[in-house]
Amino acid sequence: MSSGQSQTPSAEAQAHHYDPSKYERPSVTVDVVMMSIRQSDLQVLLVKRRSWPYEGMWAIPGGFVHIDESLEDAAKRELREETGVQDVYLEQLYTFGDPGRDPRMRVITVVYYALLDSERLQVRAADDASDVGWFSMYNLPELAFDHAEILAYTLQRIRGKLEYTTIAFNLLPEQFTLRELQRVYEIILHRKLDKRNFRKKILSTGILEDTGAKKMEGTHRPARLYRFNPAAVARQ
Amino acid sequence: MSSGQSQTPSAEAQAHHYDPSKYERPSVTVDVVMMSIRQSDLQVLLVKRRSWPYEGMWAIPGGFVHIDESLEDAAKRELREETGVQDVYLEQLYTFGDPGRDPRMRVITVVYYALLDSERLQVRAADDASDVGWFSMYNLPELAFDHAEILAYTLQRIRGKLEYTTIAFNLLPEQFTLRELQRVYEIILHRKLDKRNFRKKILSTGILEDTGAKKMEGTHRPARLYRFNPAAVARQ
DNA sequence: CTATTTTAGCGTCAACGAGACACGCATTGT
DNA sequence: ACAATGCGTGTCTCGTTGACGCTAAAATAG
Repeated sequence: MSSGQSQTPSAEAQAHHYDPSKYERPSVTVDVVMMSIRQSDLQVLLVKRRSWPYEGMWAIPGGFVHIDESLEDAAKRELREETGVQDVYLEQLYTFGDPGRDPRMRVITVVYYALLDSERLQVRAADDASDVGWFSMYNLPELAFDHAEILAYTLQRIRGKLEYTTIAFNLLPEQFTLRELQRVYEIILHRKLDKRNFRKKILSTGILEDTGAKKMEGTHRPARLYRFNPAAVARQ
Repeated sequence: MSSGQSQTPSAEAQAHHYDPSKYERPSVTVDVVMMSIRQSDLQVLLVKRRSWPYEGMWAIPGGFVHIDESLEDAAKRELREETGVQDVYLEQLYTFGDPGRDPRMRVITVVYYALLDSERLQVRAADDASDVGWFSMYNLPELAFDHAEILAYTLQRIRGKLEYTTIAFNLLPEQFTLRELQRVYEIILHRKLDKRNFRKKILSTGILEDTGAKKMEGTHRPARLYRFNPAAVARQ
């Protein structure tokens, strides 16, 4: 760690009192934990590293923050580059910056997570490169850097938010059945929920709107299709 | 999006074999929102700016992250420099990094907040400089940069955490009465609480330990002194 | 066309937690 | 002793949560 960096005393000569060019600057990246429900599982998109360090291991996709780009824009850019999708739920998770977390240099990474509607994702599902893949959050490969810690924290966070926000809807297409919604909850919380209590609770909040349509699938009674009604203002 | 940047050949290559020395790097600071209960009020420590930009306005104390220092260590250092206290509750709040939030240059700031025991604080209460001061979170002066936004977010966050964590104890000395604890809750939530319900709720959790001692103050019946019992493992 | 299979959809009861609410108790000062 | 002050306590109601089993509607197989 703390290798001798080539410092750029570049653009900002205008700094008045404190002069930041005196300081050796860390690099700043954004990493984006992109998750989706796939194969009845909570999965995350990872990329395989091609070079040192951690060559051959899997990592959370990320990259440098451009100098004129907001952190969120950088995260959106990563998201677009990896999945092609836009307008997804994206939220800042935490910033990891221990010296030594990257053996090459000091890197501070601002981590975002994204929840992807599995349906819209199909479009680009066939990613060309074999060095990009979806993995179960419950059965991860060996991960580069401190990425295992980051994913553990991500899971903890979305579990917490599941209960008092509407983030679950971001993992479903516009229309969905109550059972599908329940499955999202079950997969993230990693435990079975009672069907009747779940329906009662969700419906009582009024955040669902009956579309009138039904979804027929398999050899059984068809299910009503609902849609999320954002008019209900749960706390963020 | 359109980043008209000079740098970056293929924004993607960086993810794998990145050569950071090619990129213009943002500066990284930590800001620390130090809060304490003073004069029956939730107050925050601010410093007055002496120079451009926002000269004369108040700001959250902060500074550059040293190249070999973790973010949390940097926050602790700030805390120590401003208040002289150590071993306080410190938690990362959020990272703010919009380009343009600092007119001098691109600054990404990782914000921490600290909750200070008002008693231990007395020690250094008489801060020499008149350009450091405590302000009510409910009656803030005009603030530099995006610091008003940061404080608003801080308040929102500690209110949320108050309900399912034990952060309130960090604002009190080791021993305290139930009434004092209730006042901390009332001040942060900014509303009156029912005394009996509050006592019932807190005591039922078992996180308080009766010290046996009593606190006599004023012309009335003395109050029992309690101490926080960390053996109760509420979720973080 | 009948039977079987499969999931959708629904109601009750018990336990618990949250919130509203009023008065005697222990101390100090006069 | 008595006035003033804040400490300390219990009950009831109401809404929420969780446990629990049966009928309904469709498809398929025979």
